[in-house]
Amino acid sequence: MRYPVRFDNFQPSWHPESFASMEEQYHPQQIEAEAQQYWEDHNSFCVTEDPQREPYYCLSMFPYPSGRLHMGHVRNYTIGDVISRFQRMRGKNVMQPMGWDAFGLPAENAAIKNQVAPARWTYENIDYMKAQLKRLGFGYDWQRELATCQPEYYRWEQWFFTKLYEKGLVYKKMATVNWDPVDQTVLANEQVIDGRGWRSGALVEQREIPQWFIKITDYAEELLADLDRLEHWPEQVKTMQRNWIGRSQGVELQFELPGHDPLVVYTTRPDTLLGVSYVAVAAQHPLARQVAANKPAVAAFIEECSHNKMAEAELATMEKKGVFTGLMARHPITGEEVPVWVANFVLMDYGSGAVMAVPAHDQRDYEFARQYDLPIKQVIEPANGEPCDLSQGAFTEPGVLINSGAFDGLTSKDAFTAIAQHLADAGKGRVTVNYRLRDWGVSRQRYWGAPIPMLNLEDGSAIPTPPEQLPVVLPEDVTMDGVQSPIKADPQWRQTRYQGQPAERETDTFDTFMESSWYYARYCCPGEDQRMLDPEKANYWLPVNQYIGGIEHAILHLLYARFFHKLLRDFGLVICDEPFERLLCQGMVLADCFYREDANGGKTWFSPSDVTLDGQQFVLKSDGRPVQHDGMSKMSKSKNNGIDPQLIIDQYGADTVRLFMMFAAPPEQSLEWSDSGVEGANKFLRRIWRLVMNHLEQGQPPALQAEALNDAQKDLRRKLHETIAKISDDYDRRLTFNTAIAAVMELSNQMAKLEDDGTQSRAVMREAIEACVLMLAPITPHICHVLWHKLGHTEAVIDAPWPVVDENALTRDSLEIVVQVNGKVRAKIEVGVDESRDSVERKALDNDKVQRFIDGKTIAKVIVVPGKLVNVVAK
RNA sequence: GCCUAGGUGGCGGAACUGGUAGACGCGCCGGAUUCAAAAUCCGGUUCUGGCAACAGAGUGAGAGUUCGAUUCUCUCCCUAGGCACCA
Repeated sequence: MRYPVRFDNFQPSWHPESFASMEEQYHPQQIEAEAQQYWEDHNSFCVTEDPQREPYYCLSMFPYPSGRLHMGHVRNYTIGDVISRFQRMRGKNVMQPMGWDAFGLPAENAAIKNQVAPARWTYENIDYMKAQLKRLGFGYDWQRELATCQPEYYRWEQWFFTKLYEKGLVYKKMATVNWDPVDQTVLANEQVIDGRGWRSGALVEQREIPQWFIKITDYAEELLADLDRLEHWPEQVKTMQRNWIGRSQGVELQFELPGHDPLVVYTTRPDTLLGVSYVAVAAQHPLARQVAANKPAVAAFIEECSHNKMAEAELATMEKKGVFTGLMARHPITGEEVPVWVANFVLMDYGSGAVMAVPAHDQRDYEFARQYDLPIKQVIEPANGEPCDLSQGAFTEPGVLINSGAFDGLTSKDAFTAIAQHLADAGKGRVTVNYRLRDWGVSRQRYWGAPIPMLNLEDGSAIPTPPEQLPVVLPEDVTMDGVQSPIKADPQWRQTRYQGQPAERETDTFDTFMESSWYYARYCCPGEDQRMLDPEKANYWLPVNQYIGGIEHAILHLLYARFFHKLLRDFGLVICDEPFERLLCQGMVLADCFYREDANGGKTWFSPSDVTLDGQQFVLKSDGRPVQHDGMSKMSKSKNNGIDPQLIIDQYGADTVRLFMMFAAPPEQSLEWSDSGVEGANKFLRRIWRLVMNHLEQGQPPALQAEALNDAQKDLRRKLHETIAKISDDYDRRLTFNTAIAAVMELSNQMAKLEDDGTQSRAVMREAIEACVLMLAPITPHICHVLWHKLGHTEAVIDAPWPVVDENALTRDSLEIVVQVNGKVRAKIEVGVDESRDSVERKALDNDKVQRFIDGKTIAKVIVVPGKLVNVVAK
């Protein structure tokens, strides 16, 4: 936790001779400014479509402009920049854009807190963060920059939405929101804390309001099927999306209910139909409401449920409760009466809002039945005839039917078909495919978002805003009172006319996932003001070759963007089926957490930069008294363990930050922040700097004569070319920059050991040094930019070609392999590259140490793995 | 609760297709340099026993497959991400 010395202090100015060698010092602040100026002056990262060159579109998820960059951003964007620079050196026409996911809740919160309009707050944040991105040396094409809060951007989203409406892909329906009855406003899930509004403290209610939906379920099948074609996506993400879409085949069937509409339920287990002992509906189900009118107990239960959060996680973990409606439904096969309950675990927004319950074969139904003393009727028994104990829990596996009349003896699989057929014949059911995926609710009752381009007419109908009235511009010069959206509070803004009739604008705004669902395509068409996309440009760049972002977006953002892309395709705006060819999900950035317990049992969290290690215990620097260490967790405000990247850049420079981030962990894993690790990264850069400077001081090396090298020189040259091969694979296929850096470190360690013979050693060194500079250039571009020039090159290192492996340098005559006896390493032997299997085996068995371990035993078998090992199995 | 990952020395991590566990870095220990320090350089560093040679153990826990398992299978424990209005 020691605080590193500031850079300026590294100059040993009290040493007279240091003035002479000042040139040789590594001054990151200076060289980074120099390199960045060069890129700026040469527009190095501005690109255009060039049919002659292979395009490479590298995209990092754009940030929410929250104020300052955090370490998660730095990590994300360093990965993207490294890949971009590498692919550029490989000769690709690389586009790397950057922009701002500028709409969202935090701007409203900041507006209320600081008395500043969300727009101004957002634009100021963008300015600051853009400067930070430049300071980190990221090679973005800033000509393509966009902010989603600009009308030039969201107008096309609004236009597209009206097109979707015309196509029948948009509809309005009632949906549940968190309602704060005191503030009279809708709350986001994160604004509801322990069931209460975060500002008012009022008990939050669930309310149904009309909202706009886009029919993502129409694309469920394609979204599912195309996952199989995404070869370069992490398996984990594809699995999560598959489960999220949740395709199932089941039966939709009806329970008749005298005096009411029949209850429609969906089940994936029609084989258990004869085991139904009750039917349950959601608290918001129309039937529940009807019953509540005459039944105070039901009304009270619905009231109670209205305070439950709607999140699935809450639903799954809360205590299962219900109330009997007094109604009896008719079983579709037996005609027997089954009670109808209202239950808090049935979700209105999913399926039909009603479920059939089979306690014997579904755990949740089982627990509910136990609690309310409902019958548990076994209708499936294990196929292998083993008894099953229903006193402990439900038997949920498929099996063989019992107690099911005509269906007894059928397997679950056969019974599925038979019962479905029976229901279909009776007109009471049909086989359907169902998705867990629900349509995308895009309405938000907030101000800081793109206005939904719909008009409400006096007759109560709604129509899309006509194209000539687009964009529907969100006023930016507003004051936030913390309760109502300024556009909802402004009757002037709402009023408009449609075909001579008065009309009212929709005052809800879009879910911000809308903007982030197509920004990647818009980057291809900067300045296009006649249409949403220029298909020619979009199709040159798309699909994105490499997309990089946090794993937290594995489902929602990535699914919505895939969906949106297919919508764009179906409008002829793009031709490919998927937006992101290759996906990398980087892990979180963690840091130590420290706290002290308050008198009232609460915790005060201290920044890791205010804590130091004193012997065995952590103490606060200010008072020297101990603090509790709470391990490592994600850098966050709540635990006060964020490390400001700016401080580290100021102290060590951008290259050190970039190097540390890439070295500390592979990209997909979480990364633990470590001050000493940062110092280590800086030390390595100083070492590389010195290595080059010392080499240059020795003067120009002779031309390399590969045949004239001694063994040590050959060894280094082999190591060099092995390293080039390894690192190229690490950058390209594996995306493991930590191992690439480790390989350069290994190489440089070996380089430092090469003895200088005055001639060829310098030639070998020059080759190795140049390769090192090239191989580090994507990660630490500034120092490499300067070193490359110092090595005498006139071209910039960003345009230098990637080093090529010299196959001749890789050849070797012999190699060392391992000899095991019964799986344990006992000896190492030197064998020829082409040595025969028999000869290797003999050599292994003849080895003294091997002899010692097989003495007195019989050799059962000898396994020879060429080039790797010999395993002698002896008994 | 459900879905998806992860767990390896004092620490971050490596081992890519089942084949030498601990590359590389940090930290620590010893040495060189220095009046001294910083910086730098060299050497050592999984644990246990042993002066050593060496031997044994060892990848969250427990089982299994295999000549051989960090890697494959099963059960369990712990941690993290997501769960539809944070982005």
